[in-house]
Amino acid sequence: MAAADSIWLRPERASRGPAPGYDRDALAAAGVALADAQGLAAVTMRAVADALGAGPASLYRYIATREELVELMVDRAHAEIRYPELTGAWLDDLLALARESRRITLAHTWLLDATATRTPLGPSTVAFLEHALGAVAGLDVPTRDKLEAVAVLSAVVSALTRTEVAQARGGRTIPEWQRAQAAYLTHVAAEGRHPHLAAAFADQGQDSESVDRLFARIVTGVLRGLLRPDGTGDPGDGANA
Amino acid sequence: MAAADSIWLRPERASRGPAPGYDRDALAAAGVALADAQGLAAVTMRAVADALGAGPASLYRYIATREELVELMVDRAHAEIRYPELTGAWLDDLLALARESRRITLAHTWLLDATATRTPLGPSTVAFLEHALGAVAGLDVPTRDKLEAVAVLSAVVSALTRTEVAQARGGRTIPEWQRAQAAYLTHVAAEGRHPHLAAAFADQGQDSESVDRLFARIVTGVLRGLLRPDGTGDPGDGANA
DNA sequence: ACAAACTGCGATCATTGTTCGCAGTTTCTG
DNA sequence: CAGAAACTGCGAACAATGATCGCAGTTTGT
Repeated sequence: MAAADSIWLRPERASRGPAPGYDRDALAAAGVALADAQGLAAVTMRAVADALGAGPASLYRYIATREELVELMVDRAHAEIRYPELTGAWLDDLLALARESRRITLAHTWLLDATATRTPLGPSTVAFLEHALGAVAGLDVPTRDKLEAVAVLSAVVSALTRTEVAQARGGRTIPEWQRAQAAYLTHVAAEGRHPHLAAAFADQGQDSESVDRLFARIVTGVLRGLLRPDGTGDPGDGANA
Repeated sequence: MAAADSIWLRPERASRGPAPGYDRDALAAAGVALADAQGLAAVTMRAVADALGAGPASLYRYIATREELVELMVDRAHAEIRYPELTGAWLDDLLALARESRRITLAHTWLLDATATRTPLGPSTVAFLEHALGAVAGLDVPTRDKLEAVAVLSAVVSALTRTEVAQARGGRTIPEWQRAQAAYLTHVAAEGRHPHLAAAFADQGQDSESVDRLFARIVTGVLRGLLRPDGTGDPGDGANA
């Protein structure tokens, strides 16, 4: 009944009644196991219930909706993040945090689906935010800029990791849409009406830059562009719609 | 039957048989209208069929799956992008493109859902890519860097616009999860265990920077960080897992 | 002791994307 | 021009899914 509040503000169990046979963390663990093995779509209420040896309806004693289950899963995954000590160099510290984020995302690729539209706020995700803000605490920029930088950082890490996962899957289980997209792109490039695209297409030399370095290079570039106080802050033209 | 290929490589109709009563664009238009009014979730096969005055099963004469319908919708929305002439200043040109992207996303907020996990490749989205590459054609950086920059740009625009949409909805129809998240965040900030978060929370002065300027500032910063050839390219420490 | 408040859960519901097969229509082929 | 081939719209139905309801049993608080 009490579903209006965040699940993190709802007591895990009440005082009356028999002891529950499971708990939120058990559901989350079962969900994570399923998602790790077969993707987020495999996390159905029935599948989770089966994994626990429970009936499907029983899950609703612990969560109000499937979305909440995913919230628990996302937070559980973020609990795997290890926070290194801050070095004081904000750029290095943020990069380290980004690397951890990438690491758990590669370990649980369904995170890309679960956090695609929004990232649920739970203890672990909040802890991540706290650490990120701590890394830039010493910087002499407005708080707002820091929040923006952290938000953009998350978006960039997701985007990069998404690409990485898509390519890594090349080994097996190439999703059908990926084949179809590649075919269409080849078609368009060969058609002649998109010169820049065709040029980029032809220019696909194997750069042999390690993914780690690529990741670091882009994240570093983005963060420098956002937080280094050398920009004028003036976007160039003042007019806009 | 021919569902393996991209829909853009499949002929719209064959030569035999009676003339179709509808076409792909009609489906896309109906879908867009529904999504504009009630969100992407309202775009069910039945709803689209009803809007067209057709039976649900008829839609499958034009598309292979609902996902393809969304692809058509996304491409149709991107067709609304107006491409200004290139000024030659790559940063200004990319910013203009980003603004157009933001504009259509605010006009069709469901795009944030439809492109959350991947952006489908169609004529209009490819045209966007072509123009973006054209804007940086004169830049003396590796092709790879340009592709990365465009990809990151898209991700950042999406993230910023998503935030914007979430806040703009404050007027009415505040999603339930947003209230719940805010409540939890307040709780955490008041708890005392997250000083940096609490500080940021308390520091929510009304900056009164226009959203347009904020958007321009961030996009500019990110692009400068990625494409301006002043970075060393060396991320600082060479070691990583 | 007794009620309140819980627990697990079988049964069931509404919604959804999708498939099948049929009857009718148009086009190609010889 | 006949007949086959390939389409069209679509009613009916299916499988899967998230979620609800109510019941029987259990524990807690007073």
